[in-house]
Amino acid sequence: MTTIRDVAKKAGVSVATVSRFLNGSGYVSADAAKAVAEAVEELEYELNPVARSLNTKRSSLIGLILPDITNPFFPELARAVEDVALSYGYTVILCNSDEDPKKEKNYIETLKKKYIAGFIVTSNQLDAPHYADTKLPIVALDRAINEKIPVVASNNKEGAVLGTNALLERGCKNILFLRGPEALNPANDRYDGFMEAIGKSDVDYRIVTCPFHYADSQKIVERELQANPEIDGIFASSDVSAAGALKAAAVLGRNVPDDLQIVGFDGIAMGEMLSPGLSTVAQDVYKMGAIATRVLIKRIENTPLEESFYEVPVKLVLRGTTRSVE
Amino acid sequence: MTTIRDVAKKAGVSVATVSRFLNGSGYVSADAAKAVAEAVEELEYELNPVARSLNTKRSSLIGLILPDITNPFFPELARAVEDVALSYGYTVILCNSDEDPKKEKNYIETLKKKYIAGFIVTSNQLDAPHYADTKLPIVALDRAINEKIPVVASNNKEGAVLGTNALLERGCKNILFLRGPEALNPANDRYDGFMEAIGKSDVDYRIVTCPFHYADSQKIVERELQANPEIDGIFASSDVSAAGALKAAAVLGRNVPDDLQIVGFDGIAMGEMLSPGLSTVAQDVYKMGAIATRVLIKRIENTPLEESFYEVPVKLVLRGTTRSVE
DNA sequence: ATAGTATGTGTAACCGGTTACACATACAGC
DNA sequence: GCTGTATGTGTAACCGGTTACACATACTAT
Repeated sequence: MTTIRDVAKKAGVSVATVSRFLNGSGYVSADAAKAVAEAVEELEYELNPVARSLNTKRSSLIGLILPDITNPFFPELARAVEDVALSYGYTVILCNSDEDPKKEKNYIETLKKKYIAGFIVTSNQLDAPHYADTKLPIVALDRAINEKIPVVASNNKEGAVLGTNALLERGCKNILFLRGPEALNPANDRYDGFMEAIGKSDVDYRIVTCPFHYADSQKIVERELQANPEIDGIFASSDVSAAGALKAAAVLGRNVPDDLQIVGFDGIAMGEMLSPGLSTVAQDVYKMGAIATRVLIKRIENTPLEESFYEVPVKLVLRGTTRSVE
Repeated sequence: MTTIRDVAKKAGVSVATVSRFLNGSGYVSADAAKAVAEAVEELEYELNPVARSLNTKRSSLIGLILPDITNPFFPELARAVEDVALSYGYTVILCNSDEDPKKEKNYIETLKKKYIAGFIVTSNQLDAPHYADTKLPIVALDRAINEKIPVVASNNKEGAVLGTNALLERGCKNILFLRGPEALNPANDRYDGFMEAIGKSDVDYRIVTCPFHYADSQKIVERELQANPEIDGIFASSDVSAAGALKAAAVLGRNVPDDLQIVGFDGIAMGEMLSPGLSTVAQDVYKMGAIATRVLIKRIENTPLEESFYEVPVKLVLRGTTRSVE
């Protein structure tokens, strides 16, 4: 393996000059730069990142902490993070936390020892001390931590208004809102949006809390639809719940979208594959991941940040679970 | 930060003894071991993995190279790899290759510089020189490389026999087989299985090549169903294609499973959420990932391997796109 | 002429581990 | 007693970079 000393010898300069040239730091004369560049070229020298890390206590690793990559929301996010990270020369370490503070803490400790450059985090434990105390750059996704940590999130409230209005405009008179877990910020924002939009109308509605889980959602919606047959619209706080609702409707023989219209939230790929295709408030998950990564890299590289809150717009995607508006 | 020298001083021994104790290498007397253990405890010493890597040219990083984490097959795989890696003290680096040999090569080069311990790879480029030449431990998933590289794969052929027989037993008389891309080993194994099973029957069949892509599959199946209305069973080489087929059936008003039965292949989570639920030949993706990771770690740690080919059984999962057998 | 600043370079210590090698001791077998 | 082997330990070089600091020169301002 070629080392910086080999390059220095070949170029007839000292290792310090080579290092300065390589890092663009300090003074290097044009002559020296040329000699070093040639030596690097000829010897096909490549810098050893491990040796560099040992000194600088920095690396080009980024930790991506998320609850579970298996959750359909996250693969696209991970993809975006990885794409952007790669383009800036960073490498992504995947960490499934299961929302377990112990696992999160453990990852942070382990990766700190590897001199990780920063973290992108999706978690509800974000106020936990292991984040607050970390000196490392962190960017939060979807859920706010504290003022010092930048956040990238969808415009959940506006999205919920959009979704609710879509049902109202299409003639729904009795809407069931599947509210997400109250521990989740985005779920609460969606709830706020629903309340705002429904408050401006005069239609009846019901609210039921419902985990982001397919089978549970199906069960809950079956129960609700049987107990309240007058329901003619469902707005779900997640596509997975909406898929459960759609299944419940199918099981009960309710005709979607003629008797019952459904709108989900998230915009996961699966929505397209359902029959009928799921109308939904789509988040631009890729964009969220991409922005979060760019923001993180700016923090890592000490580029000043313009903002500390990045809101990504959502988009109403209408498919088969809603009628066309008259 | 506490270093090995601090520990040595506190324990009244040399750094060499501490290092030997920490690594369980060489001779360390009971007295010395006790003193070092106590010093480590008191100082809360933690070994610096970067410094270690620089010497040993090894790390506890594992590279997971896959085409695209967004493809529904891979998140569960990644999850399994991560879980097992974590339990053995390894960290997973996520690499989306898009099946692009350049990207793959680039990842391998980059990660080699970081002294990565080994790779788990899903790729069709596996015979490419950047794999063959790599001295590092590699385990291939789903697709064979060369004899030196262990492979973990589903029993695709048997799975296809299982899936085909499921349709035959349920009275299908005219089966459409959606064959996967011919460049893919697993797709070809599934084709072989289909041919074997169908050959033992006397029913009619058609074969059409079909990418693992939802919308394309839908289009192809719509065309086929219109041209060949006698088709009463579809066996798809992937669940995504099966989902497209199901959509096509819905669009054409074909009743599933009464007029038309569908069986997919893969067992991705989405299958459950479709209406009717998708019958499929499910791969145990988690298990594949877990085995691959254990095999890789054995190779990394030079534990001898019993085998070089690990076949994971598949399972027929019957849901709503097939009838109950009379 | 003189001080002060910008430019340019090299030496050597340092990051925090691992390990080759030298050396010491204990005990076995002959 | 002597040789050989197993056990135990420390010194110092090494992994491959970064960087503080000392030193040298050129140029500007006074």
